Parts: sequence; structure tokens; C-alpha cells
Amino acid sequence: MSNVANVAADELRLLIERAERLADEKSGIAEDISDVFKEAKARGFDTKAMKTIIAIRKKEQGKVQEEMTVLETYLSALGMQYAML
Amino acid sequence: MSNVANVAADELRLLIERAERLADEKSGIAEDISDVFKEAKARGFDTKAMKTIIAIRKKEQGKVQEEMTVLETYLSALGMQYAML
Amino acid sequence: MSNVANVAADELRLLIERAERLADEKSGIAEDISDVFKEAKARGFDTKAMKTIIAIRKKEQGKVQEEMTVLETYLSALGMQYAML
Amino acid sequence: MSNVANVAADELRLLIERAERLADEKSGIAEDISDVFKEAKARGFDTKAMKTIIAIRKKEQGKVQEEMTVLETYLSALGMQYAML
DNA sequence: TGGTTCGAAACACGCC
DNA sequence: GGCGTGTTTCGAACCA
Repeated sequence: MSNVANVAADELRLLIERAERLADEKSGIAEDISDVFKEAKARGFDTKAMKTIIAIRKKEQGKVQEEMTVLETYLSALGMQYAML
Repeated sequence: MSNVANVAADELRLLIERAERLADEKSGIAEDISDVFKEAKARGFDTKAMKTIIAIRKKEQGKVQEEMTVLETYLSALGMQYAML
Repeated sequence: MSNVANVAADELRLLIERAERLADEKSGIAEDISDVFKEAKARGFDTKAMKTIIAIRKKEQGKVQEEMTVLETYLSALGMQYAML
Repeated sequence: MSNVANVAADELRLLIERAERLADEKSGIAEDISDVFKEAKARGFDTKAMKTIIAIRKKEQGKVQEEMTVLETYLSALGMQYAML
């Protein structure tokens, strides 16, 4: 292999290793998050509800309303009482 | 291989093939369902809302209320207005 | 005019019911599959191993191409660099 | 007493905020990874191929055992039948 | 920006 | 009834 090819291969290897290292960190954090929910569950919280709340907080304000409006519209169209929700 | 072993192997093969055939059918239906939603989307419906509605209709009545109650409780605990939903 | 008017209620209902009907069929098949494994188990087969076998058989469709692709992938990653040579 | 009293509000808030903070960190890392690929792309590498390579490298940890298991799986599926021989 | 593809998260099932 | 596995679903990332 020529030097040029070697250099390219090395560069590729380094980039891949950086990506892999970061991916590992990401996995670590994902595990930490998982632990938080395990702890919450152990303390008697409903993790499903917690995740819903986090999703709501994350979504831009208007988006939640918008989704609810569509849902209510569809429920009405089907003759279902959304009051039951 | 003895006859007994052959019989067992044949039986195993038949069972596996039955399971595989059924799995194929299941995939076919899954595709059909997917097509329904594609069609719905093409007609301008919000498929996410549709799926939510289907989930609600499937869930036993009390369950939906129960989940909403927990969610509202948590939102209140966080000082969030669930009226915004 | 209410929100109801905003959606073609009948169309929506029909689509949802089609999806629900198909979902029922899918569940039915899933049950059939489950029955096959129950039967296998009753006859003394190891169902966990059977499922593994089925997974392997499924994977090995297309396995050959996949193997051939690995080297090409590496070459591809370096490919544009080769232009530099 | 309101529903609010039913949950330990502070505890809930802290858990949720911890989860959210970790989620932010995770996003940050995801962005870093994204940057690595942007950089790779800028240097002329094929990022799709790189990702494939990374996936392969990840899979091939533990690949050897897996290969060895296939025959054993078949034997296991038939295993209890052998007792009949 | 919208569609598509991909990986990760949620769900459902069977097992213990 | 909880756990682990496998499937399905969802959201994020990339491309056009």
C-alpha cells in the first residue's frame, strides 16, 4: 500500500474509533437514564406517566394542543366521548 | 439414524414449517394493516391520532381513565396545567 | 359547525374498522402459532431451540449476499480516497 | 385533599429533572457523533459504509460463540426425543 | 422541508 | 407476578 493509502486508512480508522467511543458514552448515559426510571419505579412512581410528562415538557407548547385537537376531532367523528379520557 | 430418530426429526420439521407458514401469513396481514394506514395518510388523515384511537378502543374502559388520573396527578404535582392538554 | 364536520367521519370509521379487523386476524394467527409451539412442547420438543432455528432459517435467506458485501463495504469506505492515489 | 398530596411532588420533580438532564447529555453526544460523520464526509469518506463497518465491528464481538451454537441448537431441539431412542 | 431509513424504546408473550 | 426475550412501534437522522 502506498503512503497515501495508508494515511487515508489511518484517518478512517481514527474517525471510526472516535465514533465508537462516543457511541459507548451514549450507551452509558442511556443506562443512567434507565437507572433513574428503575429507581423511580422502586419508589412507587408510574414510569409510563413520567415518560409521558417528559414528552409533553419536551414538545413545543402548541404541538401538544394540536395533537389533542386532532384526537378530539376524530373521537367526535366516531361518536366517542372524549370526556371519558 | 434410527427410524425413531427419523420420525422425531420429521415431526420437528413439520412443526417448524407450520410455524413458519403461519408467521408468513402474519407478516402478510401486518403488511395489509400498513397499507390501510398508508391509504389513510394519502387521504389526509392523521395516522398517529388514528393509532391512538385504536389503542383507546382496544383498552378496557377503566384503564384509560386510570392512566389519565395518574397523569393528571403528576402534572399537578409539578405545577403544570393539565388544562393545556 | 363542529369539529366533527372537519373530518369525513364515515371514511375515518371505515379505515379504523378495517385496521381493527386486520389486527384481530393477526392476533388469531399469533394464537395459532402459539398453539403450534404448545403442541411441540407437549410432544417433548425444546420450543426455545425451535424458535432459534426458525430465526436462523429466516436470517440465512440472503446471508450469502451479505457476506459478499462486507469487503465491498470496506472498499467503499476507502473508495473515494483511492481517487486520490 | 387534592390528588397532588398523593405523590411526593419534590421527589417526582427531581427524578424527572435528572432524567431530562441525562437526556440532554445524550443528545449532546449524539450531536458529537453526528459531527464526526460530517467531518468524515468532508474528508471524502463514505459515511454510510463507515456506519456499516461500525455495526459489523459491534456485531462481531461474540460472533464466534454464536457460530458454535447452531449445531447445538438443532441437537437441543431434538434432545428430549433422543431420550426415547 | 418531506420522505425514507435506521436504531432505540415500548409492548406483548412465554417462562419461571 | 416479575423477568427476559422477541416483535412492533416510535422518533431521530439522513437524503433528496
